[in-house]
Amino acid sequence: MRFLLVEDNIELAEAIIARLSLDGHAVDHAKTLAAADEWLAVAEYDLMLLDVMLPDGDGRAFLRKTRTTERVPVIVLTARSQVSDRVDTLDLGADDYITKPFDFAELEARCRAVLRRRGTPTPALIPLGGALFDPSGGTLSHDGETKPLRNRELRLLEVFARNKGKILSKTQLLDRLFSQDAEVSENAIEVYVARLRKRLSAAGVEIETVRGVGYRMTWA
Amino acid sequence: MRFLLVEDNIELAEAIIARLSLDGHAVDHAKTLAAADEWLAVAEYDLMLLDVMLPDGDGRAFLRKTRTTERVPVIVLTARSQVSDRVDTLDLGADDYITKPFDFAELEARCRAVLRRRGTPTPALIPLGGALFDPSGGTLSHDGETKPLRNRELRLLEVFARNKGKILSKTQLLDRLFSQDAEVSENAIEVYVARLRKRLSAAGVEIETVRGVGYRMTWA
DNA sequence: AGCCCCGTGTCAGGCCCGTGTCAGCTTGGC
DNA sequence: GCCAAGCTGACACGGGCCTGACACGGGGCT
Repeated sequence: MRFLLVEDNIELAEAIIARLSLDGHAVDHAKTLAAADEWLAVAEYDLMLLDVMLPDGDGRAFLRKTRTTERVPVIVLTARSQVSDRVDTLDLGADDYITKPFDFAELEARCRAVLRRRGTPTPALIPLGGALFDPSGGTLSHDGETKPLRNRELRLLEVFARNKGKILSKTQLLDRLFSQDAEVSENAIEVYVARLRKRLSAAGVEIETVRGVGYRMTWA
Repeated sequence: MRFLLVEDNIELAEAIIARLSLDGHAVDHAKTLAAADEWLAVAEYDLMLLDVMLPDGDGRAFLRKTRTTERVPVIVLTARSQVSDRVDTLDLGADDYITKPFDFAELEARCRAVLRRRGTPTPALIPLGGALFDPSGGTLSHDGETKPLRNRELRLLEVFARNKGKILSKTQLLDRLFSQDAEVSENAIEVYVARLRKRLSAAGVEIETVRGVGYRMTWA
């Protein structure tokens, strides 16, 4: 999944990025609201993490504004001192909030929760041909065997599972799996598609390539 | 998608065209505002890339003018020195702007973003006679069978589907499928129409040829 | 620390499929 | 019947895609 982190504290930001990257997410980082605007203009995000105290303005106003044009889920990061009860934050359009300092595990959990709620309603287990895909557990079960997926394979499969039968271009897939400033070639996508195919073939799930356009996942 | 690039720097223009063509877009190139006017009168574009510094005038005035008559999404290309923040540019009616020199990947991303925001939301499924055409999936289903289409066939069918019952000349079709300077004979269109016909015949969809004029798609 | 191992992204080489052209044929208009 | 316009099977080319091998780096274990 692709995240936008809006946070001016460099240290905290880097820690968050490191942690979320471990989960295979792509994170872009904006230090100001202006920068956040730029990012939002260019890419599509699955989730935004927004600090409310920023050098160039109040995050709340920004939140209200973007809510009119974008439909990105938002988790607000607030300091404990800033009074902000749940109702207050949610009224502005946030999906959840978390008070600093927070535990990274908690942040991850809230991210997962919001994604589950706001994304295309995804059941915990997705039937894929003869197999069962568990996105939160990162496993694929088939014939009683449960095999773990690797990080990138997991994210890639999530994207495909969410877009049954749709053609996804390599560029789109790159956008979903990698952050903007990660200079990764499209060949990486080809490689990961190949690796995923090996795992899916037994289950009757296929990732067709549409030459010059992209890939499409289908199953019986 | 069909783009109009308004840019007097030949080298830059050619580089942009080369890059966007790789994404399967058709790009027409105008070196002056006058030329741009002519292109706009003749063809319909999905997106315009407009340099603001041109030999025969200021792009901003041009932008304001065209905005009254056209509804093409516009991305403005500016030199870094020319001050222009987002608000400024958006006030003129642009959908986005990018400062030169820019990264091609960024240009592509912005194009995609603008198209996503402004583009006509393609209906998920288009009924075509006894068949169902899924543009985003690139398939045609009929009698429970779902058959994939190839790149060019897909684009051609999209054009026909968007222009139900209209007669499309071979020149128009060439324009939609190929960029201007791609030297492709009209015979190519004949060939692709033939290939499409084979796939559509079972569904009762027909592409009539109107001798000396063009083609028209009809169905029961 | 040192070691190993696993996950990751790149690269080069080769395959093969989509693509556009051509030539010869058919069709339609006058 | 003649010519132009359109149809179509066959073909060659080029580049998009695949894949095995590799180098790199970070984590975890001893």
